[in-house]
Amino acid sequence: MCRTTPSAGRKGRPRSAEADAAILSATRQALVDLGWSKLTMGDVAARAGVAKTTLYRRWAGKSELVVDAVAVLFDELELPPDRGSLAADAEYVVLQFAALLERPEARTALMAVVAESTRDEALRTRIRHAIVDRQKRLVLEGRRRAQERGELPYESDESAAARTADLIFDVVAGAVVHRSLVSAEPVDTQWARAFTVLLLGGLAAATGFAPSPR
Amino acid sequence: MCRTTPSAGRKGRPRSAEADAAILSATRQALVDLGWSKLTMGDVAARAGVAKTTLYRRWAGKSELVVDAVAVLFDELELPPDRGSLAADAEYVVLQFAALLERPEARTALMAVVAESTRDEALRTRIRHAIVDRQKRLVLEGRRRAQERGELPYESDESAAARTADLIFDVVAGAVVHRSLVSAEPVDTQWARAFTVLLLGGLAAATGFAPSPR
Amino acid sequence: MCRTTPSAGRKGRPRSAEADAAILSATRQALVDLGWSKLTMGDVAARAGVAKTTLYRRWAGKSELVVDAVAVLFDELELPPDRGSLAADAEYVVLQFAALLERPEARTALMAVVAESTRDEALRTRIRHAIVDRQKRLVLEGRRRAQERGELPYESDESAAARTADLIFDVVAGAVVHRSLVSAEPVDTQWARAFTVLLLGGLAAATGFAPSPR
Amino acid sequence: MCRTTPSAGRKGRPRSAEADAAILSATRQALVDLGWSKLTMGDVAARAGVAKTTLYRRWAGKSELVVDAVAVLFDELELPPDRGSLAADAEYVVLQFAALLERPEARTALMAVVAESTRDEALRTRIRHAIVDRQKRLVLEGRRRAQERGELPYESDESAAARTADLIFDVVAGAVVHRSLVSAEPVDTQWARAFTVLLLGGLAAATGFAPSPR
DNA sequence: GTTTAATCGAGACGGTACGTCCCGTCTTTGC
DNA sequence: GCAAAGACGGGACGTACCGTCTCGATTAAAC
Repeated sequence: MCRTTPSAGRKGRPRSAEADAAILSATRQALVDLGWSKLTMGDVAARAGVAKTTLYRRWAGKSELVVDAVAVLFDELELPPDRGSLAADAEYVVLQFAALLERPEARTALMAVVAESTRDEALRTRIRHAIVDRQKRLVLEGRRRAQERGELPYESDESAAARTADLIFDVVAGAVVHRSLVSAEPVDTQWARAFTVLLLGGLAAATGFAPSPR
Repeated sequence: MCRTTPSAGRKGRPRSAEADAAILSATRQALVDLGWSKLTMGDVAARAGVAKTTLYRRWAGKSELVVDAVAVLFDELELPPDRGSLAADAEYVVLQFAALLERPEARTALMAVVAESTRDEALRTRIRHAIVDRQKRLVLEGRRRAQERGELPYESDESAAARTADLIFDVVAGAVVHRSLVSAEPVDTQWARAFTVLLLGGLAAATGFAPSPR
Repeated sequence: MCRTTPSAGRKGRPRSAEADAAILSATRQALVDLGWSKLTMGDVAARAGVAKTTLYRRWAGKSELVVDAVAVLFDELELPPDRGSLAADAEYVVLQFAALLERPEARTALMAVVAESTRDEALRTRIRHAIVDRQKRLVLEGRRRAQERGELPYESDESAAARTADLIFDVVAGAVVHRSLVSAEPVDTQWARAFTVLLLGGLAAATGFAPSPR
Repeated sequence: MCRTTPSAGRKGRPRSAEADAAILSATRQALVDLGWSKLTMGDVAARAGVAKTTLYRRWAGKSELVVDAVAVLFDELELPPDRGSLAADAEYVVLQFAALLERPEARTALMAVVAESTRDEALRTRIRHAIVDRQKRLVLEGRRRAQERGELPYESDESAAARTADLIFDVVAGAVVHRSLVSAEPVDTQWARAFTVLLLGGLAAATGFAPSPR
């Protein structure tokens, strides 16, 4: 999480663990109060009751700090014990993800760090490890359940299966993010249901027609 | 486009149309060279050979300026004369949109202004009018063609049809943006084809299985 | 008064004489309201109901404009019909001059244009002609009256007489200005009387002692 | 000298004393090169090799900075060991003061800050403490010497003596400043002698006549 | 129980960009 | 051809943060 591992050097005063927690918490609160672009390192330090140097000793800059601060929010996403069908699981995940994107700290931070990462390879990697990759478990777990239920086949080609999982992930996450942040329309139950129908059944199902797919 | 309409009052020296064009062009070039976060109003003014006050007379800030500067890029997206099938049209649009997102000025600007807009209602409206809404024509035109070909039904419920179009738009745009910018993976022909199959046929088609949708 | 003589060119619309008066009046009011350093050309133009170009067509800049605007104030200084003695005349002039320096427009403008003139030969000349030289008449007239009364001798050496008049002028004006603006102490009747005693009788009179001047 | 006393709180990095000296020196040089009205805070900072914020941390603005920068020049004024008579002492001080006013940094700064102070009580106080009051010692010391020599009486009324000293100060300083800056004529030995004669002996001595002061 | 060294807070430092104000000029339309 | 209006290129303003650098004062492991 931190810039340099404090356990590397063994002598001297160890870094305060409380400070870390206070900083990340202060960062989230500052995101709520100010939004990404008005958030400043100095303000976070003041909120956390910490000197600016203490921040910079742990994080290289605002982007890295914010990625770590919001990453834990995404870890709260979970599949519920059992919803009975792939459609129900998908709908549940969509609504849960949408609820997360309603939180102002996630809302303002997510797009901002992604934008920042378009010109910063290290940041891109950090986002991927801290946020993106960890949510793919939802797709994998959903597929596993659907396969157990017999809703989806067990695929023999593992790399093809991985590609499909990535595709599903981009479609689901992308659609929800786009609806919520770009189109700025609510992701409510009605939309989630329509999206799930489209996802599972394609345009055929979404329009009540039987096209002849290629 | 501008902060205040100069045509409102007809007295005094009129605003320079050349300056407008120079500023927008300079903004795009600065986005390529510096990226969103390093782009400054002063730098854009200098590149455009224009005083900072001339910028601020027209745009309230960096976000508004950048939205207008990149909006024209999105207007270049077009459906080709004829591709024969809905699948082919969709694939074409996906690849064309992906190509746009490969352009550094669009790549760095799009997410940044969306992030900014999460706390700025006026900016949200501006983005919607200048960028988002204008691309929905691709979905509508694609549907019209598919309907003419008999691939999609003519829907009687207009509001339902509009909702479906919005859904398709969010899914397509969201998936491509997420793949390209968040997952940071290439949107190549292979991916575009897989996505199109999923979009038209649903998970059933994507996994080669026949699920029983709800 | 003006930058270029408007009578030089005979064709086209003649310059408005009302504008001149309005501008000078607006300048004085702006000096009262804002002081020298906050006074701007644009503000004066707006107060006068005149375009900025109209100002610049007549005056080269703020300094020149202000010199002309305050010059008329100094022309109001006059010796009264008769006060009976040189001492009384001197005291009267001192108090009258002090009253002028109490007016905020004169107070803030006088030192400012003098300061500006230290690096501007043309402005120095303008100040001398418009303000300084014209007040020397008070010294000359005072001397003439004193000579008629027999209080002062008729000097035969005219250049020496002129030098003495200049000296008196610098001493009187300088003392009052310094007391009022630099020391920032009031020039009241008591001070004016003490100053007059010193001026006429020297330190001997001022301290009630008989020194032995060189 | 500074805006806030850094010695108040003893925590944090102390202010650089070198920066203070560099800034004041740079200010004097900028006054010589540019004059008061063209001197800018940014230019002074650049000359001093210092950030603009470092200036503003110490001085509220240009006026305060310049007062401190030129104050030291006035401290160089001194009475010489012994000149034998009050007249000689006075003449010496007049010439020394005139020499100071020949220095372009003093010339351009003095009137400017006085002009500024007409609408700024705090600045007026600052000028009085940093410049004006400290030069009154010359008058007091000159009187003390003259009293020792028997040229002037020891006055019993202390407040009257103080008033007289203030009067002398305003007359001497005012006359020299007015001659040098307003009349823009040289303060040479001849003028200094004529002024001293007037000061010590009054108009009687200056015109070679015996008036009958009131 | 000292050393010893990395930590902590505070805040000054050299910088960069901000968005505003004013400068003095130029380019319109209208009298 | 002058006037009002207002846009123009330009420069300085004073502020806000940046990320770094001293400071003196802890603080805990190593000796």
